[in-house]
Amino acid sequence: MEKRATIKDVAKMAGVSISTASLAINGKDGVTEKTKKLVLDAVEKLSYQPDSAARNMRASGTKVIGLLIPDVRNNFYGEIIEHIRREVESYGFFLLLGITGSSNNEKKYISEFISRRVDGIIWVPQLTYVNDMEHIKELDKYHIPYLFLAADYEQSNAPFVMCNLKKGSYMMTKYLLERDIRDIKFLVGDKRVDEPYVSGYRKALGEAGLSYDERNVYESPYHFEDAQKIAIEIIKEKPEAIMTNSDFTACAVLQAARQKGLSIPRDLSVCGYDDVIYATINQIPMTTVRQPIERMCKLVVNNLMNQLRYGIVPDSVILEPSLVIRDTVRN
Amino acid sequence: MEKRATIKDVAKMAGVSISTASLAINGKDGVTEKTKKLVLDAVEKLSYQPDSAARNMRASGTKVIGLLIPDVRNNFYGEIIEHIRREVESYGFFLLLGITGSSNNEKKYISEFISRRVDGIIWVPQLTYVNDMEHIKELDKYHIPYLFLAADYEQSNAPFVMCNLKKGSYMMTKYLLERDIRDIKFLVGDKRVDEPYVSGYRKALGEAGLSYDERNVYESPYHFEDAQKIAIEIIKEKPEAIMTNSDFTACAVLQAARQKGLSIPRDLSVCGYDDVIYATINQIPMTTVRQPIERMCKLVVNNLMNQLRYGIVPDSVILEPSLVIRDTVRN
DNA sequence: GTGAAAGCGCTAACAA
DNA sequence: TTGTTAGCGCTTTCAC
Repeated sequence: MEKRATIKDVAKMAGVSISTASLAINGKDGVTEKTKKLVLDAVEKLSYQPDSAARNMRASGTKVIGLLIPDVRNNFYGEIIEHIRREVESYGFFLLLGITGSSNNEKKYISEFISRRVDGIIWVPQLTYVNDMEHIKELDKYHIPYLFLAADYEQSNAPFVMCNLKKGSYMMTKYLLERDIRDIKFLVGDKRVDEPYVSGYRKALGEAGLSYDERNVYESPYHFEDAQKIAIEIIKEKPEAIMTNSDFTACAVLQAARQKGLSIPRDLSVCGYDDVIYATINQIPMTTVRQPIERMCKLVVNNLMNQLRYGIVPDSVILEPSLVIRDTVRN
Repeated sequence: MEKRATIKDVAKMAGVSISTASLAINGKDGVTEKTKKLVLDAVEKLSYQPDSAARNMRASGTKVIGLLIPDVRNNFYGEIIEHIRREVESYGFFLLLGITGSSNNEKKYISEFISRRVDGIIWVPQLTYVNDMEHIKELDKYHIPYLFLAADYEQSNAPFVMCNLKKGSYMMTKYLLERDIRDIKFLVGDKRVDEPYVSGYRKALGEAGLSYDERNVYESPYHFEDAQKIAIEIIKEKPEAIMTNSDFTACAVLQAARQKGLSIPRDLSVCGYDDVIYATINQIPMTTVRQPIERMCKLVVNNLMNQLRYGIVPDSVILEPSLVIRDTVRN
């Protein structure tokens, strides 16, 4: 297994000095076409690929953006990754992924990112209640530009780009009320973390002159089967509608409803949130709230790039959600 | 924005030489407890994080594994990523992701991986028919250990870990036949690429004394709406069952069936493939073929690590699929 | 036990 | 236009 070729080897084969080889390889001028060709031929022959680590040691930045994301298996995050990747690459940057997982790996990946000298970080926080936020302070020390996406940790002052979560559930609740659906249960992940969703629901109820009852808000951990069990409990109460704050959870509700022999939307209305693939591919296409994921992603990357290039500290942005009417709500 | 601390700064603050600082930081012996503490305190105070690029320049390897994967938004790949990540990290390696996308980005990411000096590559090929396979030769030149996962390119001799795809559809077809379901259509992505699936189907039909008719095999590009349109066409033929080679496609079939007012599984049996989340969360839990994704992932990583550590060239492995019986096939 | 110095692969400032 | 040289941050001999 011979050693990989270095610029030295290329220079030697081309019969030029290392710096001339470097110039030719990087397409800078000040090199004759002839020598340039000589060098590039050698590159070809030796299958030379520059060592980006060595290159970055001298350069100003690494042209790498780190993305902290909770879980690749969740389609909401999958879409984010894809959009961020495209956008970041359009700026000539490379995307480094830190999948923080359900446990608190955020700290670990932040260190990893710093070690790898990323130029900036986009941070999609975990939607669980975390109190150990030491790593935010850590990160702040390094003066690496970073933004939150889709959610934020209030312990940090970093700018964020997210959707108006409260408004989404407000709109959905209102939509149900307009259809004379009044007995609405709400299934969220965690009442503290998901307070914005709940407050939108509460607001719409209040405006309709209905009283808010905390017992109508249910919590379920992020596992399909758990969500389903709770859905079955809720169904026993015979509500007219069950709202959720994720399409995934809504799928669990729909399956539970089928198990109990309910016809959707005749016997029960169900609403998702996010408008990801789960809402689209379910056997009954799902009425849900759309977060403008693509726009959100373009914005964070743009903002981050502006900060990197011109030092402009980005503003936080709150984008508007919209309702997507499909077939799981009674008309 | 002050500069990031280097080992030099740490050494200076601790009042020791750079090399001593290095030893202390890396926990090597030959340093007094006292000086060690001095150094680590300085590390703490300066928020020092070693530059992994600089470190890797001297070291033997980068401890990075590159994973080439077609699409993060597809849950099948999402699961692979998660399992590979865990496994790779358990060996103390870092996972670098190359999302090759629907277009042919594989080449680009291979160059990227080589530039970043990954120690090994796990390659999940795109399931489209590609004939430009120059980059395989490219990759071979660098003598970087690599394996295919979940599928392989026949143009390469690299070892692979995959599931017996033919057997999966053979088992599924047989299962249907045993239930006296004989008029079975098969919806795949691409007949050439998906030939293994088709051949399993063909084999089961043959063994049952039924003739294979190519017109019963349909193709659909990888888009939900396209798949749905084709499903509607197939449904017009009033088959007893529609098999697919992905749970995602099966979802499209199920939705089309609902649109056409068919009751599942009474009027039509539908089968998925892969047993990913789509099969589980659909309103009607789906009968499907399971690929042992987790085992596959553990195996590739193990094999790759054995090659890196002991130079053992891995064997190719073909794992057994299994049937998962749920509710979309008539009993 | 500790420090000085070489060198990993590359770029850039300067000299020729 | 090309070559020489310094140095990026780190690890690792090899002296002391």
